[in-house]
Amino acid sequence: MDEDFAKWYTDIVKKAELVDYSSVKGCVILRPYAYALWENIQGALDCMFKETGHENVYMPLLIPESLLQKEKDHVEGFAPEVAWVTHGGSEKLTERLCIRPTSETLFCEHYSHVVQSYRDLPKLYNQWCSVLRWEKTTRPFLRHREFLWQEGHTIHETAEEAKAETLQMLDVYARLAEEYLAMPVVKGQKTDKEKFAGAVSTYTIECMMHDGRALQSGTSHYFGDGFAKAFEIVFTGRDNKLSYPHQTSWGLSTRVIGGIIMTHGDDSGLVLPPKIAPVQLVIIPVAMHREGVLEKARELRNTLKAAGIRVKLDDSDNSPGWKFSEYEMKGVPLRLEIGPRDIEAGACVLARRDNGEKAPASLEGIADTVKSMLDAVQAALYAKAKENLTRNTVDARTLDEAKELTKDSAKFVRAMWCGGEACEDAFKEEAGMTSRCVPFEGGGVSGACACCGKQAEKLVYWGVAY
RNA sequence: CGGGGCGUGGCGCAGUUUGGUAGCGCACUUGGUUUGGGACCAAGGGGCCGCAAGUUCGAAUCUUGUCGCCCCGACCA
Repeated sequence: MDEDFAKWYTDIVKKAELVDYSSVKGCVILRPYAYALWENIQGALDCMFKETGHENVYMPLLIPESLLQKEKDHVEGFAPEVAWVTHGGSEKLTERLCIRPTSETLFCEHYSHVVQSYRDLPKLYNQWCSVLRWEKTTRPFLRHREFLWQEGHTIHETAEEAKAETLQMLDVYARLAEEYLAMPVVKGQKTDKEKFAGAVSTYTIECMMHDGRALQSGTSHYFGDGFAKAFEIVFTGRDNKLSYPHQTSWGLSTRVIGGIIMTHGDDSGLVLPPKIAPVQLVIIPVAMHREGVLEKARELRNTLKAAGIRVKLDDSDNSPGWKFSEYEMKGVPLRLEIGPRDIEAGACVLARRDNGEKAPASLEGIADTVKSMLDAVQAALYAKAKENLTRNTVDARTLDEAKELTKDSAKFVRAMWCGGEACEDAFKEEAGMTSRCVPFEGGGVSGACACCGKQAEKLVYWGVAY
C-alpha cells in the first residue's frame, strides 16, 4: 500500500465488493456492502440532525435554467459542470432543465413561497439525495459525477442565528467523523478562494489520509442574505418592516467512505470502525460438519444478535482460511472462530482486525466481551489516525521550509498567511499545496506571511488535497 | 485538456510482432473427500475477441474510424 497508494485504493474498493463501475464514467454502482456502510453513516447523522431540530424534505431533481441563474456567484461556480436535460421525449423543451449539482436554488424558491413572517422562521430542512456534477476526473467515492449526500438548508430571522447554525452543523460533522468514523478532524474556515460559490463564509472539517494528503470531509456555509436578495425571499419582522432572512447550507457525501478506507485500511484490506461497520463480528465455524459445531455457532449468533451486535455467521462451504482472508479484506472489526476444540473447552477464539491480535475467550458472558472489544477497536482506530495526523503536521515559517518539509511525503503544513491570494497561488504553484483551512484552534507560528514576509495574523493549514 | 495504459467467457490474463477452427488460471455447476490462515479429486457448462467500416479465400491479429474505462498531471465547487 505504501508503494502505490492509488492502486491499493482502487484495488480495495473492488476487492471488498464496495463498488462496481457502470458504463457511464463517474457514475458508480454502490454494492450492498457500501450501501450498508452508507446507511449506517446516514443513520448516525440523521439522528443528530433530528436532535438539533431539523426536518427532512425532498426537492425535485430538475432545476430550470432561469432559476439556477438567479444568484450570480453561484451559477458561475457551478455552470461548468452542470448537465442539462433538453428534450422531453422527442420534443425540445422551451427551457433547458439542469440536473441538480446542489439544491440551493430550489430551496430558495420554496422559501420564497412559504416564508412571510418572522413567525415562519427558522426553517431547518435537510434532504438526502444524489446530485450530478460533470467532473472530468473521477475516482470511486472521492469524486463521482453522481453521488449520494445530504444537503441541509436553513433560513433564519437573524444573521447571528444563521452563523450559529453554520457552526453547530460543522460540529455535528466533526462529531460524526471523530466519534463514528474514527477520523480526527481539523476544523476551520475556508479562504475566499476556496469557499463555496455564493457563500459569505465556508467552514470545513479536514481529515488526513494515511498518505498524508487531505480530504475535505464535510462543509458548512453561511450565506448571509445574498441568496434571499437574489431570490426575493422577504419576511415581515417583529418591527413590522420587511427584511431579508439569513441562510445556511451544509453537506456531507459518500466521499467520507473513501475517507474511511484511506484512513484505516491496511495491506490486508479495509478496516472499518465498529460503530458504522455493516458487520461488526463474523463467526467462522471450523470443521463445521462435525457434530455440534454449526449448532453452537448458530446459538452464538443468536446470543450476540440479541445483545444488539451486528453479527454474521458464515456457514458457506469455503475453507476457514479463505473466510479469514475474505473478512479481513472487508474490514470486519472482529472475527470469532468456533470449532470442536473450543466447544470442548467452553470457549472460542476472538481476533481483532485492527491489530491482528487473536486470543481465546470464554463463551460465558461472550456478548459483554465482544462489546468491550468493539469499543476498544473503535478507540484504537481513532488513536492511530490521530497519531498519523499529529506526526504529519508540521510548522513552517517560510514557503521554502514548507517545500523542504514535504518533499518526501505529503503533510499538513501550518504556516502564516497574509490573506493575499497571490501568496495562496504561490503555495499551490511552488509547493503543490492548497489552503485547507484557517483553523479554529492552534496558536500562530510566527508573525510574518510564509510567502511574502508581510505581517500576517492568519494561520493556515496547507495540504495536498484529494 | 495533456501524457500513459487497457478493452478477448463472471473476474484476471495469454494469444496480436509474423492473419489459418479461441486458450490458461480463478470463479461457476454436479458428485465425493476435506476444514484452526485463501483445501483436493473427478466430471461438466459458458466467449460471434468493445463497436463500425475496410483489406483478404480467410481477421482477436492488418488499416481507418469510433465508443468507453483506468492511472498520472493540469483545471475545477
